Amino acid sequence: MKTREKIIAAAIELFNEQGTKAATTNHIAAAAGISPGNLYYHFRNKEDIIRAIFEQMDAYGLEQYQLIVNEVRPGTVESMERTFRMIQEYNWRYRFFKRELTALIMGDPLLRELFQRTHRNLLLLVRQSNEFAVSMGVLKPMSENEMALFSEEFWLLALFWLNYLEVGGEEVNDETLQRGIDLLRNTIKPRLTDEALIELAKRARGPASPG
Amino acid sequence: MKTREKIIAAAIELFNEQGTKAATTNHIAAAAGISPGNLYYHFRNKEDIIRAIFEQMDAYGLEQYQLIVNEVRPGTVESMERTFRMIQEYNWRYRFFKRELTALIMGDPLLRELFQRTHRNLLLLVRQSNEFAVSMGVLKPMSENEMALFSEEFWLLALFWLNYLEVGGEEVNDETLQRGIDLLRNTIKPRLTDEALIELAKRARGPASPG
DNA sequence: GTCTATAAGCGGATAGAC
DNA sequence: GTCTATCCGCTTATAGAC
Repeated sequence: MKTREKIIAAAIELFNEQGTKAATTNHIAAAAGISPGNLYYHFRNKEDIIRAIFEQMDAYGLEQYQLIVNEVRPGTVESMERTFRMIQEYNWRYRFFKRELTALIMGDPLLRELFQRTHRNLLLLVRQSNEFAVSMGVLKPMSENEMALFSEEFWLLALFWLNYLEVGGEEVNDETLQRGIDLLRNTIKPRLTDEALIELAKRARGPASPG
Repeated sequence: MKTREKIIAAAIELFNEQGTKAATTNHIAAAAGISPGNLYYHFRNKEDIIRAIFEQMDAYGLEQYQLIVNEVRPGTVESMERTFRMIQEYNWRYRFFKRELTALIMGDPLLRELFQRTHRNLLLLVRQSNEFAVSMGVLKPMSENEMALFSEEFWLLALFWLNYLEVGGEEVNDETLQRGIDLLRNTIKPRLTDEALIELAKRARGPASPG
């Protein structure tokens, strides 16, 4: 592992545990097993580290999304649930970032630009995915406006479910994650077509046979 | 205005503008028009100030909620929308708090206790309000589980709509606030009884006549 | 690339006069 | 209650040797 990567890995861990304020560059250097001076050879300052982490996040998220697209048929309920679950895992992995998001992007215009670009793209992706689900006969047709609101709701729930658990003092585990999915399902349900509902019921009884 | 109140007012403003990290006790004292030493006469430290702000928030929120209960009939769609709008106004007034919530309660166990108690109570309030709406024939009856999920969803949307706007780089104004309400409505709609839908349509045409 | 040493500055917090 | 003065400790960041 290269020094630069060691720094990033140590920083992610410390930021997640203590927040970006408490985790000083000295702490990060110590955790990475290098000297403070060396850290400054690789990064100009803390913000620079955070930006590097964001770039890693971004790439990781895209990669994970591709995995889903390759594995399950897009536009299905299963694909929506897998996406939701993936986003939670992603948010957990970089949980300091979402926790401190507003503060971070308030203090670093460059980071803000990067983040919001990704944010917009992902909302668009969610929406296209939903539109595809309509065309597949999984979701009932809806107006332009309804589609926009529904997509935004899905995206908001996915973004903040982890935060919601955290601020409520609930542990993040399989059970609470599943509740997020149940909540999502509860929202989607009235919008599913009859065929999709039947398919869903089948899947609930036992893992579906392929095809 | 008493010095203690001046400090709190200045702190809220600076925290909202710059975050709790950038706003040092020295800055707060300067903004309040007093000396740093004097600030420490009234508060033991920064955390102490934040806790005092939280207590003010709590009282303010309860007061605002009472106003709604007194003005509009509980268990109606209008009451839900008013509540949502109130929460947004509240979240905006103390926006630093929600922005940095997880970080703040991670660093101050006492504050965590205070916050989570309120958090739980409010979720309960939302749920009771929804149950009342069912008993009033506004919401369709639903299972225990569905009621829990639906209430949690309402509460999550109310909690995070402002954050959602902020991280997306959207201004907080009447239009974006209204979108939050539209989103909420979109979620509630399939759960409304036929009578409630008729009532809603009436209200949309013109402000309803009383009774 | 990596280290040690250290400068420079800031924020938190207290003492003591008024 | 309020001020001024000040101290301590820590963090960031750099310089210069290896």
